[in-house]
Amino acid sequence: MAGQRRERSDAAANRERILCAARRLVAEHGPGALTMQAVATAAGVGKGTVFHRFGDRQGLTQALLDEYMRTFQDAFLHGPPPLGPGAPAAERLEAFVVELITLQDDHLALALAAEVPMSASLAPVYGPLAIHIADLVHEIDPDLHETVLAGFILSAISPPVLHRMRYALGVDTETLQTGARALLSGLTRKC
Amino acid sequence: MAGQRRERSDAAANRERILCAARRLVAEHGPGALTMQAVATAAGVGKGTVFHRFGDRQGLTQALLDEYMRTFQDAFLHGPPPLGPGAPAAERLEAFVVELITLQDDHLALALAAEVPMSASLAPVYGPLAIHIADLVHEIDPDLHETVLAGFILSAISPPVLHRMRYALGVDTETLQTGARALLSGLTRKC
DNA sequence: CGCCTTTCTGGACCGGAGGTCCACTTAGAT
DNA sequence: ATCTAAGTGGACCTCCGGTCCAGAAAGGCG
Repeated sequence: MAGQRRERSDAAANRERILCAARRLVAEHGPGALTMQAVATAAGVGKGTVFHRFGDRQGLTQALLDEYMRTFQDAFLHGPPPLGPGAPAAERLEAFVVELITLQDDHLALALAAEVPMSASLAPVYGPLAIHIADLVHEIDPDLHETVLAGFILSAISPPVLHRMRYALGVDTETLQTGARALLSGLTRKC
Repeated sequence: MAGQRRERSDAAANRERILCAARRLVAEHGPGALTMQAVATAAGVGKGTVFHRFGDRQGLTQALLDEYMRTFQDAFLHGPPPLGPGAPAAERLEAFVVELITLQDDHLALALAAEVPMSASLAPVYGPLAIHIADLVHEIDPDLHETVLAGFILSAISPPVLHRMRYALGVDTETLQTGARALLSGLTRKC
């Protein structure tokens, strides 16, 4: 057995149908509609299949977020400045936050559906983001507790917050980005 | 009927027993143990009574938070500076955030139990805090979108974040306060 | 081509959550 | 003492995440 046995082709097809159905569900009926049973039904498979593919609810939602997060990770790790390496850390941090707001705004319903109640720990997809922020913060000022700052920043622009701003308060994306820039100005502007 | 009829004395007693039992439950078995049934049993009353007193789960948790939030509200609205009126807005904001971190840290389990999943809107108890932050931000710089900034700041130091830092990362309270100060430095220090 | 192992599939089933309902009880004003 | 509005308890409902396992089928191999 070289490596591990490949996923059977029908299984792979079902994985795709499930992800697709989940996306459709959220888009059409909101984050609250993303129940495992609903996804199964919408995908035309049994509930057991969904669990078999994704383990649990979080596994499914993480897979959903992964799809668009992966390209973002590439962008800030290997892409062109100011998001990618090459620019000063302060500029990269600002670009990162602004870009993340845009990204989450584009996938708000999905990101909201992936939010896990009373999370004792950060959802896996957000781990790399936190690490990246921490690295930048450390580069900006090594005296800061970079992990704490990263946690604060990531939470400040978390999906529920963005959603509240956008829809309960009617704020547009640019205003959110301006606000975020103002919040970070203490880190990004050296005095 | 002057005003509205007073709450019957046995009902008031039960309200107290329920709140007390809830606090005990959370303290002893963690935020996850706060189920309506468990509270009812621990208080020695029926489930219906708990719902009758508090409406729903959120009503109960909000009442729990209210107990310690009320004194905090007094402190930043009418108390002595730098938390209360009298000090410059920048100082008041910093004092507010530092103090709120202390407060939440002292009641983390409770605050965590009160966290509502996928919150479309801010939990009622946090409303006044958000307004206060917004006022201060506006006083610091009228050009900022104060409501957005308030939302960001409040979310940055939300109970789940504080909990993660304290227990998953082993950070102490002072470090959190220092971090928060650093995050706000762009607002609090004029350049 | 047919076999056999391994994986996959579907949906019945379970436990536990929040919330409703309503017949019964009881405080407390008159 | 009576009466009524408020309060009470717990059976009951719905919905959800998650488990389980008997049956189906993929696909490597002779």
